[in-house]
Amino acid sequence: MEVVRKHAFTPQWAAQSLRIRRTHTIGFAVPNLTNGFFGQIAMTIDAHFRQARYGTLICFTAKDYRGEVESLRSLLSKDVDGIIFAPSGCGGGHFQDLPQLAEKPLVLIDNHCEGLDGWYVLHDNCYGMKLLADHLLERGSRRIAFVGGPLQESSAAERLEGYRQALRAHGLEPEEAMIRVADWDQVNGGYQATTDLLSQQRGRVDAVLYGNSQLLLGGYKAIHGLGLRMPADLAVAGFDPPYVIDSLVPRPTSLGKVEEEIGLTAARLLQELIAGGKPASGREIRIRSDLLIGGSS
Amino acid sequence: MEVVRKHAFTPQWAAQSLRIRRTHTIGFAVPNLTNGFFGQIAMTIDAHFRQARYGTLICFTAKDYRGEVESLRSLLSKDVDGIIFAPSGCGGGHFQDLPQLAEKPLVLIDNHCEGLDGWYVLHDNCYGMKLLADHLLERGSRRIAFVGGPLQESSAAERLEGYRQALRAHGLEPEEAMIRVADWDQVNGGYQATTDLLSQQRGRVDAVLYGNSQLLLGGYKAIHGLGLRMPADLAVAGFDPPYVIDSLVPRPTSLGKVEEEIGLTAARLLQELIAGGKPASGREIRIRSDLLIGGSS
DNA sequence: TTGAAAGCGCTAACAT
DNA sequence: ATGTTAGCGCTTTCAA
Repeated sequence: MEVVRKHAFTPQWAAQSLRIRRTHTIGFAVPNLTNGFFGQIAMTIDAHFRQARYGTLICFTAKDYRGEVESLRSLLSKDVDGIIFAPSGCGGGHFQDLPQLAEKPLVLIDNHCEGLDGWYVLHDNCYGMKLLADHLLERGSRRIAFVGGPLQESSAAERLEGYRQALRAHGLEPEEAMIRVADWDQVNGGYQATTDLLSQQRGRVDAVLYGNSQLLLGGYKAIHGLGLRMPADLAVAGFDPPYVIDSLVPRPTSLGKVEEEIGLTAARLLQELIAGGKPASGREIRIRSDLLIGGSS
Repeated sequence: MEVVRKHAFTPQWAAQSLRIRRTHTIGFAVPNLTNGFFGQIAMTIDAHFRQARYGTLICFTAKDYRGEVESLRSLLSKDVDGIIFAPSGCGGGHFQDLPQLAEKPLVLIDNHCEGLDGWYVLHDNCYGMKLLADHLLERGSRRIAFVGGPLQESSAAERLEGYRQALRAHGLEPEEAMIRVADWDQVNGGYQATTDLLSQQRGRVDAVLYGNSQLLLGGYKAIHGLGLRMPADLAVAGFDPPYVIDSLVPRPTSLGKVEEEIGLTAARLLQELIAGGKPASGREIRIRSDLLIGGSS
């Protein structure tokens, strides 16, 4: 033991893995790290697993089903002990090509994935969007438009559903003409959708709800461009808080951050699965966040 | 071979690593992934190494020297074949505790690291800041203030140096009172520094140069809050482009993106080092980007 | 309590 | 061209 300490001996990891049949590595498959959302989650996951001397192998899915299968295959080929996967709702049923996946501890986050069973950690999208819509309704908005993400992503579909439920609960019938679907990974999607919406429905809109922070940022640009004032001419709220929330004028109303909670919950769940435990929670855990009212509404 | 294909056989990675003494894994040690900058770099690196069937082990350094040493130790203990490390300029000389590091292919990015020799891929900070300062000077600004990051980060120090050189080249002597150093990882640093600067130097400042995009975002908030108009009252430019550049009003003047180029250059360099080659480039590669003039100046 | 040995799955060197 | 075997560094079992 003295000699061990003296020479700073560390077990060789490949040999150890081979013997104990554990690589002490988890895989994190994620569509992108450009906007900080998954980055924060990655940091939380890594921080959690580091304590258990696990490494985090990161892998980008390129946001198409081919890329997702390829990423998972790549993680499996590296014999990770478990996987956290953020699917992008693009086509399901193609995961049967990965028979090893069925036996691997698997936690999915952010979106549902058709034909892939595992444990889920998801935002409570419907609840959150209802919170936002209720807030707009309570402040007096009646003609609320919605700009959301592509409906094949379950998170986008659930957010739209929350919007619809909130309107109906207030005796309003959601109108298709007030709903826009856009590419919610880029600011430009929100810009286009907002410009389009406000030109078609000129004067008929008194508030806009955005499905995520990218869309809201695009919306801000469009609204500023049209010379409209928030919240006087138009009340605005978005689902998740932009990381630049502090420098936007006016500060947008949104929900609170959930990255840490999603990351930590997923990491703990995966660790329990790897240890062979039976998690007490259901197969699906929903994370809720509360309303942060800003100057935009 | 038919049987191999039929059963979709994949060599077991731990056994293979043990035998060939290569893990086919590289490590990426990075201070954070919250703002997309390192996220983009990570994606580029992973995309490059994926072709060579290498996995990317990611590791967060927590931005203090203790955390950095700990992260590198953790990567070394996993026997990665090479490391890409983004140091944060916090204290040097503590890396002697890691004797294995000396023999490991190592590429450093973004900042210099005292007492750690490896190959560097860095932004040409001095050149870039000169480009920005020259632009402001040419448009007629004479009282240009500078809000930058902590000087222990070489990138921050070099940017400040570029600012000074540009002023001197135009016959102006940089004044200490016009220079602020702030925590450039958070928007609030730029907000505080700008507020402070503009209240102390009221009327004496006609332009502000920001050391990075976080600082610039904070500056925007402060400038909007004071009711100043860009560029009429104050011309503004920042070093790197905020990822929300498209939704800021006015669009900020900044340099172009370098994430892909830094990531790809570092990845190629590391791959060559791992292969045992002698890179043709020098020990230090500088990436330049050009000026993107926006409405803020 | 301490020591010896088998074997995890693979690759490379060697023998046929 | 094909088949056989030693051994990578570790853990675990079994023996002294």
